[in-house]
Amino acid sequence: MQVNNLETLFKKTLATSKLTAKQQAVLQVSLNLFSEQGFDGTSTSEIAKAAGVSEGTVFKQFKTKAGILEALLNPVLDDVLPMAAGEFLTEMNQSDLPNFQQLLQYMIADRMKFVLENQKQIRVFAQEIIRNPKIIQTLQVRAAAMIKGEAGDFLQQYKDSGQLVDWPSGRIIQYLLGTIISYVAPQVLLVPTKDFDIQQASTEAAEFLARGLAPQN
Amino acid sequence: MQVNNLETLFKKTLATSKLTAKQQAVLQVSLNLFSEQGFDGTSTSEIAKAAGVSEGTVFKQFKTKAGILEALLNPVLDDVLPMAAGEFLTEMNQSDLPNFQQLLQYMIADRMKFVLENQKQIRVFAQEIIRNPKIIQTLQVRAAAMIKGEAGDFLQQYKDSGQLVDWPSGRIIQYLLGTIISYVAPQVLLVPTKDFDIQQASTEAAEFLARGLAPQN
DNA sequence: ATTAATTAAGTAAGTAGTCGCTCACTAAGA
DNA sequence: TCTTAGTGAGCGACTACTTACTTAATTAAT
Repeated sequence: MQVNNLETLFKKTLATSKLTAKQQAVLQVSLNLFSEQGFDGTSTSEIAKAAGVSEGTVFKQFKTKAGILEALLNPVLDDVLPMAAGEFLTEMNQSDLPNFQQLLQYMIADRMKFVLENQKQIRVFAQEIIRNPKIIQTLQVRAAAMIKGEAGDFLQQYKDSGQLVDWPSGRIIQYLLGTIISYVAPQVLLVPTKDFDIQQASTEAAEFLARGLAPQN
Repeated sequence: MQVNNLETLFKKTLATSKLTAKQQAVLQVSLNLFSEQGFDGTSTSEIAKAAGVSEGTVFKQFKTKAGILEALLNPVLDDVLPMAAGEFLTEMNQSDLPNFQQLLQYMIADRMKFVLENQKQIRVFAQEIIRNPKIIQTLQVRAAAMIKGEAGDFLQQYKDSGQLVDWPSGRIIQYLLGTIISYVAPQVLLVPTKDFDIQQASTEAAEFLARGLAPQN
């Protein structure tokens, strides 16, 4: 498990960007305002005021308002799909195929953590996927490729070893995503509760999914 | 099962509203544009042009742009939570407690149908719950009351009769919602596919949920 | 000295809404 | 039956900003 801090994605973006302090302020403030008010509901004038810069500065680096949005969303798009399955194994320090429920719990915790640490980006992302279907189409194509490739092979090992029901891999991934979303959505949509326990939530979710995805009797 | 037609919610709203033809056009066009471009991304000028009315007409009945949004959303808010559990029984023509998986399948199909028939409103609704947390708070309060009341009692009957795992009812409802969302989200977010088979999808979902929610061994 | 970052005034278009007016319809009164 | 007053729908010009962006000048960094 990576040692992540709150909003690690955004901080990573800033750390690698070589942006001036003012440009970083523009990005930070834009993230806050977009996640609260929406992209169209936020004006460049507002961004400038909140960042303590002139309105011209808002456009210097990012050229357009949409350029700011792109700078905020691209890291999310890169990371929102889970990392390759093999990397989970490496992080779990397992050379062998782990117990399926354990793997589930690990993966679920990882994705929950990702969402909870990057809530503002996820909010902006969620608004944008509704307004701009191309984004979700791109992700769908990526997800399909993963399912046909390494992730599908990975799941197949579990099916072959009698730990996983022999349903299409896409269907299995779908339920995984649906269950994770059912836990994280309240945190993203409402004032997040400080007492969300990733360990407990992911254990519960893994328990449910392991039962639902157990091989046929 | 009610005999519903496509976008029955919107049509029902129109049929009961006594709006003039022009006002109905304003509503229809607003629904289309809001669902595609977002509320803030749609101007009243655009609405007027698309509806073939003057801009003053847009404001005549609904007073403000937000008034149009409210007129579109209120029917969704009234109907988006499932009807009381007892009404499912009446519609299934069962006086006895039905088999749990059958009930699941019925309820899932009902909710899927609701979403698919009202896709534009659901899109508008989805955008709005991100921008305006009060909406989802209100629904959460309603859902909690249902879980404490009739729906919770209803699930308890299944727990008592050994058909349902003894988990908190909120947790069970959560998984139900998450699984339904995993099926309908692609339809709402992307160009809907004409070949979405509610019967098959709801049967699959009920199968998975019945397994995941079966009593402990 | 040169380059990059920033400013603040300005631009052209856009925005939600206002308001006086016209028209159509209906009901009441002569 | 005809006339008048009242009411509601709709129009389109107008109002008072607001918006994303531009640009020449200034400041800061190298």
